Amino acid sequence: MDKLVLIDGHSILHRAFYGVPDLTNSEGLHTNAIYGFLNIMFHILDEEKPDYFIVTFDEHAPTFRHEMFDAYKGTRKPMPEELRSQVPLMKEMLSAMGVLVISKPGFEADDLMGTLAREGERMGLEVAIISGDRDLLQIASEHIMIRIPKTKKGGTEIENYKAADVKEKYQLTPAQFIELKALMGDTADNIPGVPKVGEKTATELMLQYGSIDAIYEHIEEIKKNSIRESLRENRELADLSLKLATIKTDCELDVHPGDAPVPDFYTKEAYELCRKLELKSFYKRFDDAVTGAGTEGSKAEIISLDESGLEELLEKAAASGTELAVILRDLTAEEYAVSFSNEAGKAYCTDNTKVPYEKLRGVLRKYYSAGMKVVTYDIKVLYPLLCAAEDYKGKSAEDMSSGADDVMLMAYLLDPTKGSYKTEDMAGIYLSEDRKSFDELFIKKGTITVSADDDALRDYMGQAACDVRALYAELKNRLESTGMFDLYRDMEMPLSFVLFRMETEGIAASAEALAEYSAELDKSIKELEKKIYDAAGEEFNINSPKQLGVILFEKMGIPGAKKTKTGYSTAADVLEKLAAEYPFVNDILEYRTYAKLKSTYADGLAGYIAGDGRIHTSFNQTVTATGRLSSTEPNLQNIPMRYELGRRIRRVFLPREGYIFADADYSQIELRILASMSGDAELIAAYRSEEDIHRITASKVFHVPFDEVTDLQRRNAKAVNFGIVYGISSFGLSQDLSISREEAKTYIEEYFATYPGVKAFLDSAKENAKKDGYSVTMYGRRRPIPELKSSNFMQRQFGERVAMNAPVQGTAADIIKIAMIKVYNRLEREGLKSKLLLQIHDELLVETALEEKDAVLDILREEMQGAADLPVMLTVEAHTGKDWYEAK
DNA sequence: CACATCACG
DNA sequence: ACGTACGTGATGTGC
Repeated sequence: MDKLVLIDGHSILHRAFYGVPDLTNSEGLHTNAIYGFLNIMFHILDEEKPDYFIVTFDEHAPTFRHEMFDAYKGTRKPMPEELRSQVPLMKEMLSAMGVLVISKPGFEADDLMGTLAREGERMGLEVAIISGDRDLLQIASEHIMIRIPKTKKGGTEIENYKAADVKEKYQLTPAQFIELKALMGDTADNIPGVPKVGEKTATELMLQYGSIDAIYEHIEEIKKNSIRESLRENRELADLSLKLATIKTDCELDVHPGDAPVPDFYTKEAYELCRKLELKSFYKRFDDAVTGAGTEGSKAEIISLDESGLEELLEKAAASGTELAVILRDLTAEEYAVSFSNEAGKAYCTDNTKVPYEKLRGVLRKYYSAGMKVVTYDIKVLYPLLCAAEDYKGKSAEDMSSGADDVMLMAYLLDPTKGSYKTEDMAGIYLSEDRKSFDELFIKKGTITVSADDDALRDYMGQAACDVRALYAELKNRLESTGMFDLYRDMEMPLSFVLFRMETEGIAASAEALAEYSAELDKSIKELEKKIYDAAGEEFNINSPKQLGVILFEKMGIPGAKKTKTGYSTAADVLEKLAAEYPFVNDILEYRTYAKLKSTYADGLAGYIAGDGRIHTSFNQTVTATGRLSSTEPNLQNIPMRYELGRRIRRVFLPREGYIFADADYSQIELRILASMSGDAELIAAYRSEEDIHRITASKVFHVPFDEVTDLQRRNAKAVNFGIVYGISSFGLSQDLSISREEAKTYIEEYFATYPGVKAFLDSAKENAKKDGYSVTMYGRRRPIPELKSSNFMQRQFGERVAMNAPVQGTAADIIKIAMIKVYNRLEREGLKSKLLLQIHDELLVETALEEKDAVLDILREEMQGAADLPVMLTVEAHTGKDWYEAK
């Protein structure tokens, strides 16, 4: 039997808007509702495989018809601007896809769908109506199914209702559904209903009597006086409401289901709109013929080079003194491709089939050393080609990086919240050029489908080199006009070289010690496992929060089953409250600790030990929104520290023979920065007194003499100090301290009364960020905070906390970056053998030659402390040890 | 592939 | 009525 699918456009768009997190393209257009709509639509189409397909919209839709159980019911909120702007784009997209979109002035989408559905039914079609609106259930019949998508975690579940399903779920027929709504009314739809009769009463009455007429026939039986009288007095209103609540099925329409065969969807126009909106996940649905893949070719002229051609090109570039764009791409361990561009629209390519890696390295290094200027994307991967150990011995990071530029680092500074800085994305944003991504072109099902000497790859690489060259000019302008060029040139570029050296150096870890630690943990895990199974009376997967939740809160009936989203929460803070009373829960917590240490650290780290016995992490310079570094594969910035058991893992990190570790960290750098940036006289004075800062704060906030501050008071003051840096909220503080919100609020008020300058600083941080759209560090690093302008309260609140935190966290990140460069330069220039290995946000670890111990400690203290000159002095604690555990 | 959890600053 | 501390990354589970 042929099938017709009708989609309630506004309703599904509305659902999608609230179900999908905010998405914007690089121009700032909101796209989340469109994205969600298309996902739901294609999901339905795949499932239904209809023959006819129509989407309806209300012509004027200042509000939505709110479904019965909708949280927004009756509020008649205006449509948020973020959604409103997506309505015309959604219609445009559907039209571009060839979908019949119906909206008729004066008709509601419900009436249009009702009419089309009935007409389809008469034609002998199976009809499916997709809507978030339960009002449509009144249309359900044997051949008309109402499908209501629910945005459940992860995917969308769809509730399906034919007439029988409506009856089963609500004990009402579709027709009775209308009467129910008529009785209770609906302010959002301007249906008055009968006064005093709400959802509950209406349902009761309908279940008992079955219709409005029957209710009035038995009106004497109604016990509650007020209800009975209201019904008596409002018979006319009930009839009017019935009329209003009834979806029309006889609209005069000039379109019919037969006019809307399912279109092709994947047209050129639709593709172009997807590109404009940057709905990347849909790109792959379009055929090459539509997207122009392989046919259009790239705009740049691409010239293939052999070894002598390469040498000639570089010689010319070095002599000209202008920037040569160089892009390197590794395809496999053996295969690479590289491209160059030194003039617009022209690029040169070579690959491992024409120039072996060592040759390429030799040539590039020769000219880079001779002063050739290079601009690239992701400089860290290029350094091994630009220089060797002999070149950087005794040289500063600036010496080594000053001949190069990196558009990835430039773009990161311009907007550190991006998440990815692919050249093709940047070309779209900064050059308004549409480029196909490497992944789109050459990655199918996660594997690279192109070889190094492929023309298509050369086209891509060449285009990327041309784009990088053009991007450099554009981004440089933007950095200058935003005052961030110095930050780029003097901080991020030299730092990139320091990071390259740290990564290359790596840190030694003992595989044997890790295996030993792992075996020890395994023993404890096995014991705890047995204990837990015994107590639970069955075996289950303790690592599964789902299974654990059932065991704890259902089987064992432990009270205090808190928090849900997907089930019971079994997070540590919940379990810790139960641990005192139920030793079993304590075993779970202990098990978790051991399991984490084993999987992530003992076993996890072992897998990263390279052939040289060392772990080479990646320090990512373009990841965090605040300017911090991040560390991956493995993350060496979250090695356990707080508790002894985990802390022991630090014993496996060892210096090489004849060396020790020197470890130095800033004490309370963020709070000192807060004091400095705010200029708060009290807080600055507190720091200058060199007494325990948390104790001073406790003394002032709780109005007790310094010497009488209790441990609890100190602990609380410390939490407030931390909270302030995070962008304080009474809720957050109350959670952290397990106190009431009122109490937390009092603490915060007292804190602000004590340090009024801090309050003023945080207020102005928020205000300025709101005005400018970004927050800024002492060194001019910006972080955009679009959330401050959101219509969503939660989002805005989040934006405010970010506006308070980002300047402080970001300034701390700036300062340690400066310190890293200074420490690196001192070590190199003084010809020391000791090497900077790790940065852990406020801490540096140096592998230190025994005979250089004192020199290194001095360098660490001096350079870290001297990295910034602030009203509050930065203090550094430095230690040495024969492993990381001892040095810290 | 998203979520929950937990390791760090 | 909502549901929150800031910034990260790795692991295991389960759809």
